Amino acid sequence: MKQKDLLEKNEIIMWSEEKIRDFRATLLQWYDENKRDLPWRSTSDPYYIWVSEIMLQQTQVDTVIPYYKRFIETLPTIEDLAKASEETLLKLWEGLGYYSRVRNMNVAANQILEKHEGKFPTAHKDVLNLKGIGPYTAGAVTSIAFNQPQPAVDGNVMRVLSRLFEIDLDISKASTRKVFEEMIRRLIDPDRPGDFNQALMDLGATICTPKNYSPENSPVKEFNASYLNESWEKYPVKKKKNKVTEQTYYTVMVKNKEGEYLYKKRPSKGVLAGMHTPLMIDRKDLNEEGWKAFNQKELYDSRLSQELEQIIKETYDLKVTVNEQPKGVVAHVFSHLKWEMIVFEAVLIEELSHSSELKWIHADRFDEEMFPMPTQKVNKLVNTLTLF
DNA sequence: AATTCGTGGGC
DNA sequence: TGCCCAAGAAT
Repeated sequence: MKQKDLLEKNEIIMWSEEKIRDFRATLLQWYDENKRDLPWRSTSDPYYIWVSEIMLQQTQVDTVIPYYKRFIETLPTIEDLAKASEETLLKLWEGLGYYSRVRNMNVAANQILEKHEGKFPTAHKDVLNLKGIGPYTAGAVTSIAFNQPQPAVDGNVMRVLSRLFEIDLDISKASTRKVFEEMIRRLIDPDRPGDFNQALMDLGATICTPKNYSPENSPVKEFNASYLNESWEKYPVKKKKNKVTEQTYYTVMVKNKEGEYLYKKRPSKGVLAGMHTPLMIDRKDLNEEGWKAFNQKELYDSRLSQELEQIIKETYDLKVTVNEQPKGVVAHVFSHLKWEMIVFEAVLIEELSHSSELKWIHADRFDEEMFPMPTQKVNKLVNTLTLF
């Protein structure tokens, strides 16, 4: 009753039962003949399906494949995942981004050990209660691994359905997903729910794409209202994103007599939580007269390096000498912000006290350590140029 | 409900 | 280059 209203309220007319059956058959036949051969499609183990679905969140298939293979080889069971150290997990995830995903998986693995005797739960509500598993992933795992008729609505599915039904709802709004879920509950093939969900996603990824979309190539074009009505360029409706905010950091790579570089562990919340970056001083925290006077002309002099030295001494209890001229500039764009890192090299004079937040790492060990991409870029800047 | 979480690819 | 996008979830 309540969910029936959800479609009516949004003026969505569901197809007849006959048309729905026809659609299922057409879509699944196309899927059987054209589905992509992906590593996680050769298993029905919910653990492996789970790993793949977490990696695939906001991440393209081609990027995920090598990470997926390495991950399940290193941690072949849920118990292995539960017992793994954070360093191991982060190293396996290095470069994938959204690092809370792997931390949450570790938490969820322990939830499974404690609440489900180490066996991946089959009940949808239990799956949804696992850390890091939301509506999409719960539906994906239960439908694919356990053949349950649960919707798995991701960006592909919303785009496909928007075009099939000429849906005018904004797919960037959180409330919209529930409408698509209700549509999928009507449409999903009760005999092959996992394949049905994956077929919609494959269709979205390979034919019903965001760009370069040609609806006449779609195996379900006869069901596509926006194609038949020539309105397909309007869909999906999606609000444009806000511009990213830019932040400029004076980034100081301090080197000690042993040739090690200094990194700071970031706070446990926020951007790159718990990860290591060089010392970063927000330009806004500097004496405004100072940086404005010479930085705008890309000119640097000892006033800046001396101010950086003073801030580093006050903040970290380190006596350092900062080079007058920067080594270079590193830019890194996140989803919602952009870092400009003006990189200075420095040498350690004296460590007045020791902090557990600070870590010295030699360049020879860079491969063994986990660094987020901005740090890797700075490492490369400082190192490659030093080689010559 | 709107923000905040990375990174790489495509055009 | 700058912007969009990618098998989303937590807060």
